[in-house]
Formats: sequence, structure tokens, C-alpha cells
Amino acid sequence: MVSLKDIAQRCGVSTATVSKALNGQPDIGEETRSRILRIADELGYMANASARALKTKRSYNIGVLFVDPMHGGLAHEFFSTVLDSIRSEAEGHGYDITFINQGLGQREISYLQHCRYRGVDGVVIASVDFTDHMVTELVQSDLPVATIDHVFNDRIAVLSDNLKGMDALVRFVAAKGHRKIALIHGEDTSVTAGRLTGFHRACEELGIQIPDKWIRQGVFHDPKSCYAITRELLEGPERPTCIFFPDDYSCIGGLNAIHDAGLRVPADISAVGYDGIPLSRIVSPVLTTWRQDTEALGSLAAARLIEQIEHPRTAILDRVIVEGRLQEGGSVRQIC
Amino acid sequence: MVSLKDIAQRCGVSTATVSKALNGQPDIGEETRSRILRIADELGYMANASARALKTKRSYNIGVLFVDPMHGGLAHEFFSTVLDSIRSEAEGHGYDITFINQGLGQREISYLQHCRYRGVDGVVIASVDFTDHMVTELVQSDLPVATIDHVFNDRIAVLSDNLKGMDALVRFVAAKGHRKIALIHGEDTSVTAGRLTGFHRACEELGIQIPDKWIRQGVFHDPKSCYAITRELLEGPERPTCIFFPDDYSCIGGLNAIHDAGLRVPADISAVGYDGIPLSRIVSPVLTTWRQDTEALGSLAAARLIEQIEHPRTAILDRVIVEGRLQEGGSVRQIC
DNA sequence: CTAATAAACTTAAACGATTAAGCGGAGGCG
DNA sequence: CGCCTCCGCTTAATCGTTTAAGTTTATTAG
Repeated sequence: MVSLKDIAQRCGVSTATVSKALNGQPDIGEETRSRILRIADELGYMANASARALKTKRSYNIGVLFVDPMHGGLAHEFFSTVLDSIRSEAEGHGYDITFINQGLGQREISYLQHCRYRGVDGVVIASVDFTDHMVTELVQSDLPVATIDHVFNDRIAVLSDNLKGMDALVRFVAAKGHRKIALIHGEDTSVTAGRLTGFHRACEELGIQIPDKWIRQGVFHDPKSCYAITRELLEGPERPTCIFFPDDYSCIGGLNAIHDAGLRVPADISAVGYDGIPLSRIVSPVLTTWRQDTEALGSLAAARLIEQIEHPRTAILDRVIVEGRLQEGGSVRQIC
Repeated sequence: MVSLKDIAQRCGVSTATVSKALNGQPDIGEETRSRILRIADELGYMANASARALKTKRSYNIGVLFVDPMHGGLAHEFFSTVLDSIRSEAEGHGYDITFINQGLGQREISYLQHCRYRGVDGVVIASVDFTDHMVTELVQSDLPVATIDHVFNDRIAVLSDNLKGMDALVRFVAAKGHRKIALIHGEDTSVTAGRLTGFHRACEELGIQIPDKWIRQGVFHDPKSCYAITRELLEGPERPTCIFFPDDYSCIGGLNAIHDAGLRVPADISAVGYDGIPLSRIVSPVLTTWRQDTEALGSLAAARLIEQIEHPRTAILDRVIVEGRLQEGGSVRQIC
């Protein structure tokens, strides 16, 4: 491969000069600079990221940690759209991304170790379980970190407003006349906590009483678990008229349960998802759901992280809240 | 960060000794080795990937190039499941993966340049358009390359058997009594070519005549385009009884078109997808589709690529065909 | 007893880039 | 004229690892 040395030789200058010319340093003559640039281009020169990283301690690589204990993680549209927006934001700033895993080859290593090994400049974390010991180790390290949908002290957090989203959904279905609402929520995380608060608050303000047996814990992104719970909800002596699901993906499982019970959506039962992933718009009926701005979630996390990496002193390490909006699909009907 | 030097100091040996001890070289005494290993562990030593890559010219990084001109690429379950299996196979061998893009920061660079910059040891390519100039540049370079669903000479190719898949699907619906079959296929790629061949051959062998107007070009992973084409197909004087779609994702668009035309699946029209992504199983009715082994597609591509990287002389650069199987969903009905 | 061999290290160069410090010459100033 | 400044470049060290070649000491063979 062609290196600085080759260019230096061809131009009759030192490698230092070439390096500075290419990096736009001021102490290089205009004539020399343009000659170097021309030759570099001619030879098809491309810097060596490893050498640069070794010397400067900046890899222009950001780590992405997606932990979803149940499934692959990437396989879900929510994660993959967030990932894609992280990727494209990072790319715009000259960064590549590296997936952080535990274990490299046969050796078991922690997330932090993996980050150190690759010398990533920072990490974006989206996880279901932020209490995981290895995740907290990472958050407590000196690496720049941005979390998605979870808050740590003195760390960048990008959040979607779960409380508001749930509040809006409850008000929406209530306005449609629903009072018998069941809620299947995800695992016990801060996301779930926010949604539960929003749900209960809205119900209370609207004077809606929800029996405990209608508040059920399911699993995020798991149509199967929601299928089972939905079947149970439909078997009770009194049936809810509307069911909330932890996300659009598992909502589909719920829809199937409803169909399999011989009922129709929304004629017999209304269904509400969460996330607003593309899938929610291509199914029929289109889901009534809270559309999270996954694009913003990912790109803001990346942008803020890069801001911290590049301007550590002036960067503000607080939370950013991303707006969402209600997607009024056809899965909720007006009753009475 | 703790480096070889620190360990060397603490152990009273040279860095060379430490390096060799950690890498399992034979010319290190047992006692010294275990002392070094212990100290390294105590100090939490982690090698520096950049330094190692710089010296050895091996980054333990493989590039992944997904080009989907229409959409994000990652956002589709087919790609994301393939990606995930590449990732986990690579991880098992001690490799990380890097997305290859054109452009880094403001600068426009080719895929190959990006690969050189990051010093990836090889690339897995999955693309809709393998005739893209930058893709061929990459394939013609000296970098180890494995392609998914496309064959280049003297290159590893991992393919799913599109001809066989299509053949099986045609025979399946024919056995159910369908003779009026419409086919919406994807862009003009080798995947499409294989499927068309399979389709025509099976039809011919079964003595089924398909009018040209029922063979339509759509767009992969684009429910919208399939929606439009489906509407057109339904408007004709004679309606097909079964429609084949380029993939499960866009099949959903077709289902909606059918519903919106006041028809039901499979009662009035049968529908066939392709891929067999998780989505195809959670919709209702479950799609009749050809289930590609995306898991195998990704992990074989990665495994074969790594084989070539690690044993360049003995590696066999040919094609591997991955089996699929028919998923008999409920979207095709028995007629007559 | 000497010489060859083996074992267990060390030395030192190299990978490709960056960057602080130095240096020669031109021009300006008093 | 002598001194200072500034420009434009070079020198040389350094980042953390690897590895070919060399060195020391002990062991074995002849």
C-alpha cells in the first residue's frame, strides 16, 4: 500500500511535510501543498487508520452496544432502524461503527474490554437491561457514552417520552369510548416504568378504573408471549374492549390471538401498539400506535456522542427528549 | 492504558518476551510465562488492536457491504438477519465487523478505499446491484471477498437456490389447483434471473401457460410498488387466482391491495411470498413462502471468508448453495 | 575438555502516521 | 549592519506490537 513515505519520496519532501499538507496544517507552502495533494491523488493514497489511531489515540470508531437478552437484537425493526440512523449520522462525521460484544474468539471479555481493545472513541448503548453489570461497568468508565432510553448521571441520554406517548394513547382510546382497557407491558425497565406511569396517570385523570388482572407483564419484541397473554385476557368473564401491547412487533402476536379466538380487530377488540415501525403501517389494519422517532433517537445519540468526543469540555451531558406522535391506524374503533 | 511495556517492567523482562508469552510462542519458559500471564491479568491488560494491525497487517475486522439502492438496507429483516449471523460467526472467530460505505465525513471515497483505510481483512458483499462499478472494483481487488446471492469468478459465493425455491413454490400452488398465476419479481439481478428461470421452467413442465401481462417487474422490499402492481393485476378482465411476490415484505403490500379491492386472502386470491422472514410467520394468514436459511447464508459467507483470510492457499473459492424449504402458510388455498 | 546444540531471553527494527522542536534563509526594523 | 521574526520545511521521537536475529547460559555430544 502507498504510504506517506511514498508520497514524500515522489515529492522530494519529508513525511512530516506530507502529513501536514494532507491534514491542512498552516505551515506548508501553497505550492508544495498542491503538489503533494496532486501526487497523493495520483497514487491513490489512503491513510492507514491503525497507524493514525495508534499515534493519536482517536480511532474514529464508535461502539454500538445493543443488548436484547431474548433475541438477536438487530432482527427487530426498532433496533435496526435506530442502528441505521446511528450509522449514517456517524458516517457523516467520518466515524465507523463497531458492534460491541462480550467475547472475541474463544476468550470471554467484557464490553469495556472490547471497547478498549478496539480503541473506540465512545459508545452508544441501547439495552433492555441497563442494570447488567457489564453495562454499568461501561457507563462508569471514562469512555464517552450515550444511552438510548435510559438515564445515568452525567451521561448523555436520548429518550423518547414514554410517559407522554402512553398518555396520548390512553386519551385517544378513551376519546373513542374505551374504558375497559388492558395493558400488556414489557420487562421491568425504565421504559416500562415511564409507560406505566403515563398509563396510570392518564387513567386516573380520566376517571378510568383498571382492574389489576388487566395489567400484565409480557416481553418486548416477543409475539409469542403476547399471544399467550392475549388469549388469557380474552378468556376472562369480562373482556377488555381494547388491549395495549408493549410494541408493534408483539402486537402482531396479539392480533393473531384475537383472530384465533374468533374475534376481529377492531370490530370486536381494539389493539394498540407502540413504536410505529414500518411494519405497523403495512399490516392491515394499520396499527394505532405511538410513533417513536427512531431516526432522531439514533442520530441524536450519535451526534451528541460525537460532540462529547470532539469537545469534551464544552459538551453538555444531559438528556435529550425526542418527540413522537400518535399514529392513528385502524386498529381502534369508536365504541358506543 | 496498560501496555506490554508495563507488564514487562513489572515482570523484569523485555516487551518481546511478554508479547511472545501472551501469544503462546514456544520459546518462553513455563515459569516466566505463567508469571506474565498472571500480571497481565492483574493489570487488566488488553492488547491494542491498532498497534497489532499496524504491525501484522491483520485487523481482525471484516467489512460488510450491503447496498440496497431503495432503502436503508438494514431496515429489512432479510438483511438484518443475515447481518446478525455474519456478526455472530465473525465474533466466534475473533473478528469484528465494519460497515463499508462510500464517503467518510465529507470526503467521497470508494468502497475499496474504505476497506483499505480500515484495513479490513476481507469483505462480505450482499447487494441488489452487483454491476455497480464500485462493487466490481472491490471484487476485482486482491481483498478476500465473499458474495451473497451472486457469483463472480474465483470468488466465494454463498447462494440460496432461487431456481429450486421458485420451482417448489410453483409446484405447490399448482398442486392446489392454481393455473392462473401472476408473478411480481424484483429488479433485474441474478437472484431475479434464477427465480424467473425456475418459474418458467416449472410452469412449462406443468403445462401452465402464463400470459406476459402477468409477469411484472416490481421492486424488492417495497410494499408500495407491489401494492400498485397488485391493484393493476386485479383490475384486468381476467384475474389471476394466485400472485407471487418478490419477497415477504413487499407481499404485505400486495395483501393490502387485495383487501382494499374488497377481496380476501386466501378465499378470493392466494398470495405467495419469498424469504420466510419472521414477519411472514406472525402475520395472518401466515405466508406461504420459500424460507431461505438466512442464518446459514450469513454464517457460511463469514466462515468461508475467514477460511480464505486465514488459509489463502488452501481455501476453495467456489460457490456454496444453501438449502431452503417451503413454508406452507395459509395464504394459498385449494381451488376447484 | 572443547565444541556444538538447545533453551530462554534480549535487542532492535519496523509498521505508518503525528507532532514538538529545531533550523536555515528571507525580510523587516532600529 | 546586526538582530529579530516568520515562513516553510526537516529531524526525530513516539504510539504499542511483532519478529528476525543475536546473546547468554546450560546441556550434551564427541
